[in-house]
Amino acid sequence: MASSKRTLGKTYDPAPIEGKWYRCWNDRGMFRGQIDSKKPHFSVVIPPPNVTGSLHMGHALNNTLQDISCRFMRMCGFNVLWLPGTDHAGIATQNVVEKYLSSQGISRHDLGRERFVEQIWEWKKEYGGRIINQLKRLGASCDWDRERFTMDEGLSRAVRAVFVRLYKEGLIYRGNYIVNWCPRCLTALSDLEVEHRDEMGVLYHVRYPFVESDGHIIVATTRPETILGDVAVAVHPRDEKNRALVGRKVRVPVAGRVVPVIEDMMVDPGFGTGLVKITPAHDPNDFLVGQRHGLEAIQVIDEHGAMNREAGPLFEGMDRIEARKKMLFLLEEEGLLEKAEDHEHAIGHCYRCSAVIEPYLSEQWFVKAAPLAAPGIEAVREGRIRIIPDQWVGTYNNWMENIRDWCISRQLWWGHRIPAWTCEDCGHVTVSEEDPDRCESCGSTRILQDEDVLDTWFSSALWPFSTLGWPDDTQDLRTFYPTSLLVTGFDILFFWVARMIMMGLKFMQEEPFSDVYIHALVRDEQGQKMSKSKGNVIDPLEIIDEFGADSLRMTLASLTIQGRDIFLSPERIESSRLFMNKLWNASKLALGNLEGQEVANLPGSASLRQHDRWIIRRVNEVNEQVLDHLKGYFYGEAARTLYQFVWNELCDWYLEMAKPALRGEEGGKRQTDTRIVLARVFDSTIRMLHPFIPFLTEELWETFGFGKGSLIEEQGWPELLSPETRTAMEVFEPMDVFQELVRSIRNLRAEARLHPQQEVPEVIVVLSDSAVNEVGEVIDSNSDLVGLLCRVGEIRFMQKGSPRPSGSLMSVTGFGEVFLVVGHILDIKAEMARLSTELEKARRDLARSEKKLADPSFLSRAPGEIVEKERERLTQTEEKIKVIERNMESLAG
RNA sequence: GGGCGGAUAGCUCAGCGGAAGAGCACCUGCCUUACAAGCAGGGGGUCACAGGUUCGAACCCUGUUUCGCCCA
Repeated sequence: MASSKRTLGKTYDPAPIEGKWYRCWNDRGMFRGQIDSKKPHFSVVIPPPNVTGSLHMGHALNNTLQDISCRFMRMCGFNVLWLPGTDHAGIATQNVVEKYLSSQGISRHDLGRERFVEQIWEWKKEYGGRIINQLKRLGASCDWDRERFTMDEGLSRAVRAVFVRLYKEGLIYRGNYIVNWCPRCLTALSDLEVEHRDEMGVLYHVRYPFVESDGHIIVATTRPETILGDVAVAVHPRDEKNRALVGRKVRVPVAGRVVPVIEDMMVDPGFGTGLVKITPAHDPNDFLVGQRHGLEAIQVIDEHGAMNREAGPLFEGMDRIEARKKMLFLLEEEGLLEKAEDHEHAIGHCYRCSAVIEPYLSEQWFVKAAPLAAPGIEAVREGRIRIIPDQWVGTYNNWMENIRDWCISRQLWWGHRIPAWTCEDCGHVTVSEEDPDRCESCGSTRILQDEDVLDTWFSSALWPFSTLGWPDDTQDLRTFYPTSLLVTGFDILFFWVARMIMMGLKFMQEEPFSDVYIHALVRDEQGQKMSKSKGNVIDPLEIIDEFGADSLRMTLASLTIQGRDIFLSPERIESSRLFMNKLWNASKLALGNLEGQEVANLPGSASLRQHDRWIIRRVNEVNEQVLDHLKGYFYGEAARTLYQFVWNELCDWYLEMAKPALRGEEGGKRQTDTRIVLARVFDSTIRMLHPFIPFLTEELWETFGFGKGSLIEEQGWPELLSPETRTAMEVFEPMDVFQELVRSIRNLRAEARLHPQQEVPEVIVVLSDSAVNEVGEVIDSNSDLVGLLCRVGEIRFMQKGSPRPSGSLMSVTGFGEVFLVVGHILDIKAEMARLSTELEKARRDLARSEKKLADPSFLSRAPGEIVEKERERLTQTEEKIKVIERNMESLAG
């Protein structure tokens, strides 16, 4: 391999490279976490995507960032484990398979529970690996030997162990409560799974007649169909206007039920008339009022969202929407509808299917959350868990401090079935890790397991330790728990992160991770959330096919700014692709000139030219910056630093300046020395880019032969220069003078409309008084390169005060005057106009400096160095003005 | 109702106390043996508004307007 001629194709084509290297890394065991390593560990658990899912931009961002950190830490000498897996996504998966079955005319009830669950497992085997393969396309360096699924045998044992212990400690209980019910999915949901959206509704003012006398009160409601379940009307105890009504009896319209007027703190006296109907079975607040006052909860809507028998013969069997219309019709008919007004209010929707959520009274299982949350709040406050960026700490605290009990039972078939068995004889509930064969209380064998399964997030909450083997005491667990970093989106801060913290602290007595990096949402270029219905989705796999995974990764990394959403557009990805191509071509140039030069010790500084020392210093500075950025999770800064270095410094300046030496025009020694510098620069640059764009860098690295057959991550992160070398590579005002000279000449050429190919015989430099000796030396010793970059024949110095070179354009720089001798083609009028514009600007600058320096409080209060800087500026501007004026005079004369 | 974040070039965003930056877009000139997927040059901004702190504010503070999220 090393002996064959190393070349790169004409253009960069990602497709063949990416597959090849991914297999190679995996086969070489690069991704494997070691259990007997002496290196410090760095472990990350993947936020498990839904097994039904396919890779979207959110995943792409999430996993790109994790991969950058993992590859970076591997290169820094850590024993890295990035543990992958998927979650069983109860509702989503069940919906998918149900939909598939119904396309064949089968319902899950036709199959029965056992057969249906088997079907899902079949489906999972067939399609469940899709997202895993997509992660591989992205380049994710996960330890695939350790891939887990939330319904694996081991993880299921963890779920049971946790459930049983929480139950025994009284932290899990079962009870009849109002829960969020999805009438489409036919299951309870937790508070978090309800999406509130403000919608325009109608507030109906309804008359409730007094029973003992004439007259009526007016009650406002947005849900007239629930009137059928009313058991009271309530007022606020301090509502002076309505208090007198307490104790009166009113008749519930249509239902005819006689109910009392009660008082309760819950009532908002400012809402409607200050009188609120109480329907304990169909409203969470009313449920609490009902409990406080010992009211009956009359259920009139069933689990399908239809009116039941209790609603009466007029309504029974009717959908709740139909029932509302019917109710309004009847109210109108009886003259009980006072008025109806438009009213905006929040409506809960199922986060899975968007159906309107129904508050529903039913028996469910709950986790008592407050005792678990308290240590979680502590852990963050004490800094044992760091949330990055810290703007999320407030959100986290706020939620944790006001946490409500977590409804964990779901009326689904797919998931971890609740390990609770009720005895048909004595009614005792046996909760056990092993399936019991008899009631633990009376010994009866007539026991029935609870039909419900657990919320998927219940098992996800255990992910950082259940995936490592808990409840067994495993090597993995001892080596990799607590994990080091969790990377996730803020949308699951409560769903997942907070709950992992609670469970980790409870069952491992140690926080599950020390750093949580919260990244943004990926939106489209208008800032809209990407969604299929809006049609603004950018599919990461299409992007990978078209531009390559590296381009996508580089784009996402560069656009990542802590605390800000990412607006992604095809143009941004295009510009990353151009960067890949730029790097490819720069490498092609280097490769063509290295002649097999390996990475070697740098030559002594004496044999290096200014630009050589400069680029070596710059690589080192970039290295320091990228290290800082990556350690602080500033992914965007790190990526942008590298991008700009490669394009604007390495390519735009250094490579151009190195060409003559590489061609041998500066002699054999210079050629060799330059090759050594070039090899070093490309070696370091490619390594630093590797976490961001692993495929391309590995390909280049191999082609260069820097690793002699080893992989980049085996070689590690490039070392920083020793202090001695750094001193030796010192350069005078790093390239500033040189670059300013080149830019000023190029600018003058453009002003004079010279053809790029046309050589200018002469440039004359007049150094200003303030210019130190080094300036002259830098220009003198680099005049060949100035000539090369600006197509100039010769650079001459002239004493200050010499007559203006005839036929020349002039530019004032920080170090003096630059004359471009263009001879007869000089357009005097245009040159005069240009100079006078510059003069005006200089005079404005002068005025500003003078004003500042005339201010006594500036002189006395501002730091000395600032004042000094301003004085220098003033002197320079004065000199500049003189120079321009003198030139204009000589031009005119 | 409570909280968080944003408002800087036409667009997307950096900068967060010492003279306004990048990428894309735009204009001009170039196929210069790494790259036209490129190179060189250029135009373009009362840093949302109003106050305040400061010698000095895009940056710190207080309001206002406005957009977007989260929670109730």
